[in-house]
Amino acid sequence: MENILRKKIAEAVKVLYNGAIDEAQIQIQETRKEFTGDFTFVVFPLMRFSKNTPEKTADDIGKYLTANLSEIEGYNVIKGFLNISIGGKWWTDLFSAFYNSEDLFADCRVKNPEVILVEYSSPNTNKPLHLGHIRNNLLGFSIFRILESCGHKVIKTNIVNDRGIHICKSKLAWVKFGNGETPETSGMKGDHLVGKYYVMFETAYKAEVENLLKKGYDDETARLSAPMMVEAREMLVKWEAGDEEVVRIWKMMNSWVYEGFEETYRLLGVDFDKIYYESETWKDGKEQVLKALEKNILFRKEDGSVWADLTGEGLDQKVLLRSDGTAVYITQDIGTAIARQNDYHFSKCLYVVGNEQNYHFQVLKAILKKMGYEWSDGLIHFSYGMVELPEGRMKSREGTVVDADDIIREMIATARELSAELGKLEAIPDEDKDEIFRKIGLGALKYFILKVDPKKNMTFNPAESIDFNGNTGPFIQYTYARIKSVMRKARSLGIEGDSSLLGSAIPCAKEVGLIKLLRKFAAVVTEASETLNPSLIANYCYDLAREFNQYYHDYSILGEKDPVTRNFRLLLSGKTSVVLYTAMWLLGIEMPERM
RNA sequence: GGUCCCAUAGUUCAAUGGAUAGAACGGCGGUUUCCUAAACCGUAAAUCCAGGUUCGAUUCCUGGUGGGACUACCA
Repeated sequence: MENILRKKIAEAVKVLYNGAIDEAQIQIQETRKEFTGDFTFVVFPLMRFSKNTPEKTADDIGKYLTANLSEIEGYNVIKGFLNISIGGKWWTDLFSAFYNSEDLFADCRVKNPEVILVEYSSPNTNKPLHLGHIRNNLLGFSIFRILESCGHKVIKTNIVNDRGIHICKSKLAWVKFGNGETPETSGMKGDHLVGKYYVMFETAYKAEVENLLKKGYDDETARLSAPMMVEAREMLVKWEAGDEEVVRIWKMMNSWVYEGFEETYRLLGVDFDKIYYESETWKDGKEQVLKALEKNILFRKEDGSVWADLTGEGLDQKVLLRSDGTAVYITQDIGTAIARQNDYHFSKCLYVVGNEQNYHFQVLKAILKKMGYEWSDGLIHFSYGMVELPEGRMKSREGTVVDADDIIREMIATARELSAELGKLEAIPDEDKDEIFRKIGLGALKYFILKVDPKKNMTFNPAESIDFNGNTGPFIQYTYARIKSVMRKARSLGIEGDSSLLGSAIPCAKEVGLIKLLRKFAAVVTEASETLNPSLIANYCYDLAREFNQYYHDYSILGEKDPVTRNFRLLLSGKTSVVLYTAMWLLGIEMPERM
């Protein structure tokens, strides 16, 4: 319809003012709720043709359109805005077509599908996942579903940061203080147990540094020469040399962590097609660095460390190999990127990584480019904002983190408590209830995170926790469950929907409102895929659910006497539930059939 | 010091350069013989400051103020 209007308006400009205007530049938008009309044309840009007031211009165009387009029922003009009303028949026909189309994503499909890798999660194997990781995982998984639904071939990958100095820290603390403790003997989840030793390292190390500072060492020397850090570095060198004992401990403790992560991923409902391990890619990276060094793309300093000079790119110099020959983080990222290109020949690789690493990815791209890899242009840093607490950033070392497993458990427990208060599910078997509470608890958590623009930092206040009322996941789930309940009741009454009757229904204003929202689905998904922004879909779900709840409140579906109208309401509600379900599916949020 | 990001009701979030800045939570006040009240309705409450571009600026540009991130032989 927008396109028809554009065409006709361009025609009107030609006929009325003898002017030529590019159809693409004609602004058609949905009429805002406060005004009557369905579509609004902003006439200001036309004034150079009409040489008249905005009001007169809008009126002229309105008259022309009404005379030349049968679908138009009327129009009104407010200032420079021409509000056009479309007849109800057009809307039911539109809904009828929408209802009968099987594939909701038909209009989202891209012409040229690409091979896209999405890297997300990227955990360190020295501590459990926290709320920040949850945001990462949810964004990554949702981006995957959105891009795939638009027709791309998407591969979910994960890079596990399982080596490096920080990994040695928890291992070292375990060797020193652990007395052979295991997940079995301690009863702790593996990732939490290892995390405990990481904290122990940091505590001991901090004490050593303070001690040295008191003795008059300067800050840098103190940090580098504290015994714990010296030992950790020695351990890393041993690890890189393949020292049997170090590797044994490393493997054992990492396996504990993986078991823990596996459980958290399962709870979150995310998974991966291919997992890369830093311990397997760092060597490639190191070789690549040495090769580039031979070609004088990189340079060696007197102490033996290897560097990239990026001052020509507006960046600094960046170390790639330490003076003791060990690899730093970016070395492995170079190796991983090359391995991925060889494995999948991707056109794009999305790195779902926090905005604190903006600089890192600039450097990574620049180095790969310097090394001659043209595909580095396809590396995209999907940079998202931090999850902050009211008092500021979460810091593992200071224990101010919201643990992923804890928050998930709490959300599910809250769902259970709220449900008990409402007392609607008493007749349902316990197993089914557990499943419902899991969906609701996680729905609340996931929606809370995904409704926020990924670029922005967001705040989580543990004291206030996450709502289950208002603009929330459970609100949308509830809307869905209500529709499903109506459907069940209709079936039990022997009422069947009949799409062939749709054509003769006359929609009320609320129904037109719903149809308008439903038809927007494809456009919203397309925009979300192009801007890599799941929050657009979350906000769409909310708008649609709210519109439906108002409708549901004001109109009876099954109580309607007129069979054509009742049928129309039933099918409209049914399609709304399908769209809600699908849109939430794109976010990785499950919908309960009842709640 | 340098680079980048952010600034909207008490709080958490919205708003392709368009109309009277939209929600939710919290506050206050209502709605249940009727398909699920995790709902619906009403009410008070906000664009950090100063310029500029524009018919029109929360949005774009410049400067300032305030907050954050990065700038490690950490990851």
